[in-house]
Amino acid sequence: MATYSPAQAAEVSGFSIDTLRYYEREGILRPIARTSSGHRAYTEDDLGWLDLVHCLRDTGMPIADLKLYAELSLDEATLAARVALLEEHDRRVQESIDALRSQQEKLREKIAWYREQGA
Amino acid sequence: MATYSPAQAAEVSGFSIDTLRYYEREGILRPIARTSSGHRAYTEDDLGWLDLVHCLRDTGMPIADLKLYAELSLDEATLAARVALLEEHDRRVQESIDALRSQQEKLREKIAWYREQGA
DNA sequence: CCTTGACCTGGAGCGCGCTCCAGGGATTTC
DNA sequence: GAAATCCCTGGAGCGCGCTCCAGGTCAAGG
Repeated sequence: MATYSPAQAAEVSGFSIDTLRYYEREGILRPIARTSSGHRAYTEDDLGWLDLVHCLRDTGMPIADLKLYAELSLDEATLAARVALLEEHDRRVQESIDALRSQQEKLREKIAWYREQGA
Repeated sequence: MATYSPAQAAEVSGFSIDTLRYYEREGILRPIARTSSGHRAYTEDDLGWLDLVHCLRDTGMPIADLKLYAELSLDEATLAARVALLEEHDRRVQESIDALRSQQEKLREKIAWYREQGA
C-alpha cells in the first residue's frame, strides 16, 4: 500500500504538518506508522480518516469531541454509537446553518433599512 | 428617553456586562453616558446599535472589523460606505452558509456509508 | 566528506474573544 | 449606620486551536 510523507499528507489532507502532529498527540489520529528513520508514513486509511476529520472540523466539531469520537473508533463494536454521534452532529450543523440564515435575514433587513435612510 | 443599567443592557442585548465594557474599551461602542455616580446608562440607541453588533458577531464578523465599522459610523457621511461593507459581509455570510451546507452534504454521505458498513 | 533538506521531539507562544478579579465607591434596605 | 447590592477601573487570566522554535537525526546529492 502506498504511503505518504508528512508533506504529502499535509498537501492531500489540507492540514498543516504541525496540525497533523498536534492531532496525533491529541489522540485524534492513531499513532502514525514510521519509516526506519523515524519519519511518519501516512497510509491511505489515515488520509481517509483525515478527510472525515476535516469534514467534522469544518462543520464546527470541537477538538475534544473529535478526540472522544476517535477513542470510540478504536473499538470496532461501537460503530452504531459512532453513527449516532455523527447524526447528532449533523443535527447541530443543521441548527447552525439555520441560525446563520436567520441572522443573515435580520442583517439584510438592517441593510435595507440603512439604504432607505440614505436614499 | 429611557435609559438602561448595565444589567438591563446585558439582559436586553444578550451580551454580558463584561462584554459590553470590553466592546466599549475596544471602541465598538461609543462611550456610554454616565449617571452622576459614574454608572453607565445605556440609551435606546445604544441598544439598537448592540442589536446590529450581535447580528454581525453571530454571523462571524471579527472584533477588528466591527471596530473599523464602528469608527466609520462616527462620520455620518460614510453611510454609503458602511452599507457597502455590510453587503460585503452579507456575501461572506452567504459563502459560509454554502460551505457549511456542502460540508454537511459530505458528512451525510459519510454517515450513509458507515450505516452501510454496519448493516 | 559535507551540505542540504525533510523530518524528529518537547515545549513555548500566539491570536482571538472574552471573563474574572482585586480593590474601591455609591445608594437603597433594614 | 450597617449591610447588601450594583457598579466602577485596570489589568491579569483563560480556553481553544493551532503555530512556531531550538536543537538534533538521517539520507541523498555534489
